[in-house]
Amino acid sequence: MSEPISAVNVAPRARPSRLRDVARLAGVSVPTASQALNGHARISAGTKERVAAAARELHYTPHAAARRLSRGRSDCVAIVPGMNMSGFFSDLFYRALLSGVGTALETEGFRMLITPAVRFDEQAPQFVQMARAREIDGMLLAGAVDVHWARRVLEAGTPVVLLDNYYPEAIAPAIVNDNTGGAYAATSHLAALGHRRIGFVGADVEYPFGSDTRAGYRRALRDAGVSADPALEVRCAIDAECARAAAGRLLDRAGPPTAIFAVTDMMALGVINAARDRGLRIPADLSVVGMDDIELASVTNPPLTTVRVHKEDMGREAARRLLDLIHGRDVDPAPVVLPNELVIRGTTGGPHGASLC
Amino acid sequence: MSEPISAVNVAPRARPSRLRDVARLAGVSVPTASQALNGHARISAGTKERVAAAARELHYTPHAAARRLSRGRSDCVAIVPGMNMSGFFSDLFYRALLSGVGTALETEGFRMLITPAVRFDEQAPQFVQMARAREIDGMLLAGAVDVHWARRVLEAGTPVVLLDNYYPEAIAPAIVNDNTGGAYAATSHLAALGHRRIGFVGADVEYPFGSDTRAGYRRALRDAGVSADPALEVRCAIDAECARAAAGRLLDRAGPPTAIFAVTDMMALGVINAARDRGLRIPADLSVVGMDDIELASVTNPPLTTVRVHKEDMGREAARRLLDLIHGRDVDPAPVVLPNELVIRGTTGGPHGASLC
DNA sequence: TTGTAAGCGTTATCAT
DNA sequence: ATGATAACGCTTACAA
Repeated sequence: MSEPISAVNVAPRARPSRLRDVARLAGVSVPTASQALNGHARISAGTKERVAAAARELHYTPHAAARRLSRGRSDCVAIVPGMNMSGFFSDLFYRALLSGVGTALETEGFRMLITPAVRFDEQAPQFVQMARAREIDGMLLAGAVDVHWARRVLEAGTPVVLLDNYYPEAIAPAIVNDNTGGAYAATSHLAALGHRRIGFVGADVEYPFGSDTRAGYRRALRDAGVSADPALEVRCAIDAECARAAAGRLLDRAGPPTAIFAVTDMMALGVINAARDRGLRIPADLSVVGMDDIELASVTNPPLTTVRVHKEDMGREAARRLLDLIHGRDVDPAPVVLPNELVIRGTTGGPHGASLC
Repeated sequence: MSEPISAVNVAPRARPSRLRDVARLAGVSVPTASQALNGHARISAGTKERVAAAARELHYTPHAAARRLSRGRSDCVAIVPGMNMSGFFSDLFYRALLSGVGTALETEGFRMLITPAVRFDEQAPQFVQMARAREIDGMLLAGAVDVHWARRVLEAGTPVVLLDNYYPEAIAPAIVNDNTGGAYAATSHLAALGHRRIGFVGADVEYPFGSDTRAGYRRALRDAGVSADPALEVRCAIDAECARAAAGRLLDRAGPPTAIFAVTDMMALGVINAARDRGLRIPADLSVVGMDDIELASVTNPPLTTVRVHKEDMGREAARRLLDLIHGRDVDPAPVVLPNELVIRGTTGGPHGASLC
């Protein structure tokens, strides 16, 4: 240890072995070694075994860039979380989507890259650059991603599938939950319980989710013969705290709602907190319905009545369609709308403080 | 819209433009275009401008794999979270490290990849494969990563720097907090307040962090003339819930401690919960000191007395040394030990229920 | 069944 | 200041 300064760099920086090293050791040509390792049929079993042994001995791993350049693909897919979610990893809804995506990709040997939709300066966002740089073979745009940038990705020749969103222009296949239907079911459930002043805590976002949920809510009111009162509708960011504030405004009105439908479970939790802030009991004084059925929903107290969204299915279906596109198979660009179902738990009851709980 | 089925794939899948397209449009040769875009000195200003304009017009982005192959580097660094942390992103300590790493890399135009240390089957873990595949130019191994695998990475010719860990073999530069000193300061503080039965909630891990913190704790006791009682030492996973249980065992003893040093803030929070479970007041009935000074520490009630670890600095220093290695500059392989300081807040007081609070 | 030749898109080295 | 040539490591098409 007399020369600690250079000890780290003195060791001749060993290079990883290349295919030619493997080929030489196995006594075959480079292309033969390549075919052997990639399991091509026309290589004899004996050769395959010799090459495999050589590769093992040398700890051979193909040079990723070389392979990508040569094959023209990366076996890698990017998933781009849109602007509507702040903490992608902490969001239970997106985490569930992700798990569906991951399992589907895994079975086909694809890797997954998470790329935020952030944008520096005047540049195109990173995910567009990645498409142009051919770093990935396909993209999953999840949530609120501007159609303009989706176009740029497509122009770069990279297949795109939308997840939890769709564009009216139908420029790419899309997988969405039946948000209109879910909102309809949730609201109808409240109306069926006898509620007449049903509040709506919606999402203040630009993409279809915002309008679809409101459409479902309104249609349910109309079908139930309840006159819609615009004053009972509020909208805010998709976030528990914002929903708490928004619901507070609703509850502080002269004629407050006896029930509220919030378009996500996290927002429903915010609504419940707003009610608790005011000493209201759930569901005796206020019924609440959410949407998503995240893991949290069933363990709250009381457990949340909500709309079960098949998140893993959404992720899986989206990934499958993307793989189809990547492999050159045709895919219907019309949005695929996945059904959902109402799950009645403990936060809903009749308007007069009676049932459940 | 009479043929929705094939609409997506019918559009000729445009290819992103290559350098030769740019060169042709600018009326120069391919190598010239390359040099112009990469800012080589010997290209005339006029040519540079023409090439830049052409590139802009064609939305040119270099093919990532081609560039990597040609340049022999990826401008990309992997950070590998060791086995000691479950949720990497939710861990406030590692998040802070990460931010330091990120800013240091960013200024040098490097990208950062997070690769879990998981291992499938009999294979080498993914991060070793990535080194062999030359997907990255260097690696930051954070926390408990087995030295065996670090060796494999080095053998692949990939520079390594250890973060929040070091190997006795000193095979790679390392950046660590002065865990021994921090534990010493924390324990000494408690002794100075008059405590004589000082508990230790340590980390049940294989790497030096576990033994270093205990060494500091013991030395502080000895220097303060307090006889060490092995029964006051417990160890468990680095986790609030585990610490809560472990501390519970300490508090349920016949002669319970009047103060406890926990080796991380999250564990200290667990200790506080254990005390609260038993109706003890902090710090009147039990003093608690943590270590790390995560954001959470200052906002608890009462605010946590802890050892401030310079997490961003650690990340930054580690990244810098890795960049040095990557650029062929020598780096001292001896561990760099960053100092820390005790931050006295509200969870510590004298042993008789008096001071503070 | 295997070896030879060519090419993927970029950058570096050498002429000019 | 710029253009031709070779190289990076691998895969695919073609020849043997």
